[in-house]
Amino acid sequence: MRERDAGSIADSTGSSQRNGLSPWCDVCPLRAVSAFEDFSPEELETMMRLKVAHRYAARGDTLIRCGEMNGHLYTLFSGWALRHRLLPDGRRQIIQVVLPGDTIGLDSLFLDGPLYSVQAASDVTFCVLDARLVGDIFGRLPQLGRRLTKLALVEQRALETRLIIVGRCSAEERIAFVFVEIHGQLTKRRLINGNYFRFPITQQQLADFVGLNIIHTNRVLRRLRERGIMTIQSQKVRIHQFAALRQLAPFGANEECLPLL
Amino acid sequence: MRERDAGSIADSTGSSQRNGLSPWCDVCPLRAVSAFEDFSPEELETMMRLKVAHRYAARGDTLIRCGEMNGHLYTLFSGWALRHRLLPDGRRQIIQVVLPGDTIGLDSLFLDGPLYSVQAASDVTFCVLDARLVGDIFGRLPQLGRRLTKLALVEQRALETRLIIVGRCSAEERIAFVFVEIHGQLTKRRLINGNYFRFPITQQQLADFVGLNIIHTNRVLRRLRERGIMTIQSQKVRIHQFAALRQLAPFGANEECLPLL
DNA sequence: CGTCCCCTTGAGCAGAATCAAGCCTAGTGG
DNA sequence: CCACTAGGCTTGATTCTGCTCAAGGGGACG
Repeated sequence: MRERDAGSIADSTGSSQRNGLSPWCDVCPLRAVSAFEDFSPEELETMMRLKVAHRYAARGDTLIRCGEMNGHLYTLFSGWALRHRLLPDGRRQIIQVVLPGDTIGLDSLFLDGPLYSVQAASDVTFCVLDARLVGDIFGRLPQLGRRLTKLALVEQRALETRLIIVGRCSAEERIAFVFVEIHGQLTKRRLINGNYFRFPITQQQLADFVGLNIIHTNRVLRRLRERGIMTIQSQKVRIHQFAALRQLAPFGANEECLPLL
Repeated sequence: MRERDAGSIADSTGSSQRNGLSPWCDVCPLRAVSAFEDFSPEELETMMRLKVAHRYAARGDTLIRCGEMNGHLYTLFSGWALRHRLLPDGRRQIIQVVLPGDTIGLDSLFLDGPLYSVQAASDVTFCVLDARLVGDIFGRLPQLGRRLTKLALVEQRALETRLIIVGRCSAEERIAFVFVEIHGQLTKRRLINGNYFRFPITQQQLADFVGLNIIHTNRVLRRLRERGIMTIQSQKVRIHQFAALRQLAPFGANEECLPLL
């Protein structure tokens, strides 16, 4: 359980040159973001035209508030955010951990005010697109419309995965899955490279994500630490034994569970 | 807790004239189904052209098998189906209870083989559309493409609701919610009218839907029965005190939980 | 009549929640 | 420079919701 706090850490928040109040001016580096990487020039240009602003928000700020129709579409550029829903009595379920490159608010294109809120888990920067204009896309650039739909379907599939995790897995399995999955996502997006990365999520938030309470979450993390599998320290995760962690998770990132029957 | 087994029961399976092997021949009564009710003639005609078949399946049959790409889109016409995912060790989570009018397999339009299977919970009839042809829709009939996307987003929202229910609610709240929600859906689709309807779901399936085990599910149902709130008997549900049931559920159908911060 | 499937119930256990403190660290202000 | 505070982490003790194991009942169907 030795800790090296030195050494370079991959900044999983997505901006390697984030120094101060953001150098973003008028050009949003959309193309650096996974969702847009294989866009045709025409598509990219269209998206650019829909862009309203590139904004900054501090940790804790609310980007989207439940019930408030704002007609915007967001693409997270750097930092992490949390999409969550509340019960009338205050219980909270985090629906999605939003990573750089994720698009949120697609539903505001077609549905009325969202049932969720989105909150910055760390300082974030993000693009704002005008949802009303996005609506035209379906008529003018069908290929782009297809992309948006696909985006929704991919997110839906991930949501279903979270549902089976929460509905059918033990506390340890849930926690293990989260780290395998997030590690997989960050790696796929080239935001990290290795088993050490920034993780700006509190234990309370982690608990609200996997449907446990914070104390039990803490104990599970302790057990993982004691077994030398992974460690969290001051918002940084180090996975010491990736194989073991993957073993604990009911299934690995992206492979999902296929055949069987 | 008095039971009247007599009296007419709304057949929530969706076909009031289902007598034997189906009178469906070449015309699929799509327009009778909620998802299609406000289609323009042009849209409806386009959908009709995509139709491959109108099929029948018996209770227990598998309509879609996990991992098998079949290139079809289904709209359930009568009966209920269950969309579920399995863990490698056999644990099951039912993702969606598919009711008449629901469309499934949208993801096969854009993604590779599904991660879920779909199984008939009762005898069912359904339409089969050719997914490959549906792809063209985005180019040729943008309005229809938008509809499909909206369909996906509505389902995603419902999925998020199930996630918070499973992740944050007690056994009783989960069960109560399911019946309030299904009652709401059936009513909205004009499949029932009142508090008595067919419910072709076993307790094991109900358990797999709400993330409980069957024994505990049974006990919760018993308690609801003992309190005179609702009764299940030979696949028929009677809600004796709708208000009380709604009270138990963390939120009612369709109203969801809005404000609160 | 036997079998299969589903429902029901009891007893005992355990995983996770709750209650109640204490600790550590970063940030603030005197 | 240090006291104070707030937010987040950690731990122990205790409770309880929900799970497991075990068994029996009842209806439909061949």
